[in-house]
Amino acid sequence: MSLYAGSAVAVARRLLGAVLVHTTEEGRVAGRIVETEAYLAVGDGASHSRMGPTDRNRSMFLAAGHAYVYRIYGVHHCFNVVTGAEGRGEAVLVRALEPLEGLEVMAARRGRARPQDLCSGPGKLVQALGIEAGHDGVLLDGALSITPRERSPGPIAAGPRIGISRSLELPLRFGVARSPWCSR
DNA sequence: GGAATGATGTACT
DNA sequence: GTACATCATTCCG
Repeated sequence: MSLYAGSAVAVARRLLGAVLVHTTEEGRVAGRIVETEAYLAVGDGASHSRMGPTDRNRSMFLAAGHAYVYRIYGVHHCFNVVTGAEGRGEAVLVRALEPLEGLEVMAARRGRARPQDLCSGPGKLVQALGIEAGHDGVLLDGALSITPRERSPGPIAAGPRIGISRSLELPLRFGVARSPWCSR
């Protein structure tokens, strides 16, 4: 079973415990994924793909395993992993990481030293890992990649997604239960 | 064409 | 807990 195969929900759960790695001139930084959200192709009023492909969301319709990076609130960026069949329009938002490698580089990028402030939110982890708008649409098999988990992350908690105003009733947010590294 | 909003984070009260 | 940065996209007229 590929890391990205199956529904966005399946991938959102499977990515918990996997390790997101980014290697740059500044060094290698890595973190364990502890919180994700699924965004569906149909029946999901909060998904960027709900209007079909546009200039902004086109990479969400690429094949599974590509990155979808977009700017939010005109300020921050968020990082997603495309899932499902090419052209479908499903993705998983990575919301929080447990910092594992390159903590000093992360802290320098973030301007904050406390480990729990490094990657505890979608905008934060993007900044800590050095992910930029240019990563939108890249395949996650190069400098930016994800290593599948080797063992179970433990109990998984599910609940409503954060920061949206539509489809709040869908329990599409997943996290490692009681992890101190989640966004909330 | 114009107004409202948004998958957020930070600073300030 | 509330205010605000900041801008592309979305929604309405």
